[in-house]
Amino acid sequence: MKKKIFFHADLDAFFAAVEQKDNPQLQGKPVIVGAQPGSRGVVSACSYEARRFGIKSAMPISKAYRKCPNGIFLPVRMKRYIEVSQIVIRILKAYTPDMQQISIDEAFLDMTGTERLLGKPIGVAKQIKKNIKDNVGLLVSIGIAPNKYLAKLASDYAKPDGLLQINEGEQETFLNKLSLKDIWGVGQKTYLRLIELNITSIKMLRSFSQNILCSMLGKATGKYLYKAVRGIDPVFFKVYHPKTRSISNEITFEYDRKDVAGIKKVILELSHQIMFRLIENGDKAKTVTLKLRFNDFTNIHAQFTARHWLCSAEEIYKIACELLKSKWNEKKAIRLIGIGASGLDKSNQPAQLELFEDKAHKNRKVEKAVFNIKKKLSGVKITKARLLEKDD
DNA sequence: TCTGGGGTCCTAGGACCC
DNA sequence: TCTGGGGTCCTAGGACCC
Repeated sequence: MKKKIFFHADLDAFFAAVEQKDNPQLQGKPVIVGAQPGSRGVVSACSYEARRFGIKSAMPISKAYRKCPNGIFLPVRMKRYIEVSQIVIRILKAYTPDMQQISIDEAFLDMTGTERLLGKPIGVAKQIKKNIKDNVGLLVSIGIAPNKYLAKLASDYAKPDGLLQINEGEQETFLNKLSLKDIWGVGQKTYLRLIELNITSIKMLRSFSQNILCSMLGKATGKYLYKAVRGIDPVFFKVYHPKTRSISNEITFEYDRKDVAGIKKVILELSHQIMFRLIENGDKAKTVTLKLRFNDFTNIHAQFTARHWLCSAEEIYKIACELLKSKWNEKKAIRLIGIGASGLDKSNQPAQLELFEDKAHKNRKVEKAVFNIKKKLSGVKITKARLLEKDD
């Protein structure tokens, strides 16, 4: 069998780097992209200059502001980042037909068997880095390894502007240099659980049998970690996500609230957003999920699966209101509300239509029409009268 | 210090059917 | 009275990732 070679390419501080590239005055300065200070949001990304102040992704924006009041706080310009990302992806694709983008700023390249054509992997990686720097103005870190999982860990380790190759036989030596927290798939909870179990290093974790790990941490996590600490690909990254399984929209209020009418208005708005997205993607759904986060940060999920495909925002709204009624006594203040749709299927597949043309189907037709108008006149607000009314 | 938004997958229990 | 096992679907909660 041919020796496998994978690259993992990961753009450094991507959102912040795009802002610095688009506005050279920001170069060398602490740039923090995310929510505005004073709001309840978090940091989406920050430049390396900002990291020196102790700022990290996902940190509450208020905390970031305290750490670096003179930082440059910018809103997320997702559209722009997607544009830039697409340019980078096109460049990467030129090096191998087998490229797998796994997020807006990272991708795997299967470079197996390209050596005769392109040369040694390390040289190709240097070329890619230069290509992206010269043509897009961004720094990328690249990890090279016999499997995707190690390649990902290698690029993380080498950041920023890094390049690291892990060869066959070097897996465990490399892994021993990492902390348990660096293992992809070990988050805060699993980390604390391991510490509780007196497991403090990757080397220690490797001394346990798969059965013991499964009994301590659950079947999936146990099997996963058993492979991960040996540098065997635990197959976290499926080749393809066969299809989208769910969509959701959620919103955190600027202040916690209990006003039923106002909350229902938000539910109606979210229901419309979900329905529009379903139509846009050509999806149908059967299950509605309501998510609530209370002021004490406890979460509740409630879901209901209809016997037929959901046909209108109105229907999603009604189900969500029923779920709200069943899960909320109007006493606890609500911080976040979300609506989701799952059990998705593509509309063009033969649908099991109800035997009668009910109101919901007509509603869906109306919504499709409104959706098309909205798409044409993006920027013009067309919305249900109820969303505009003061009281409901 | 006060914690976003959008996803995926896992666990575990219960209902129901054969 | 006691009581199988497998499969599938649904619900609720939670961990994790970017």
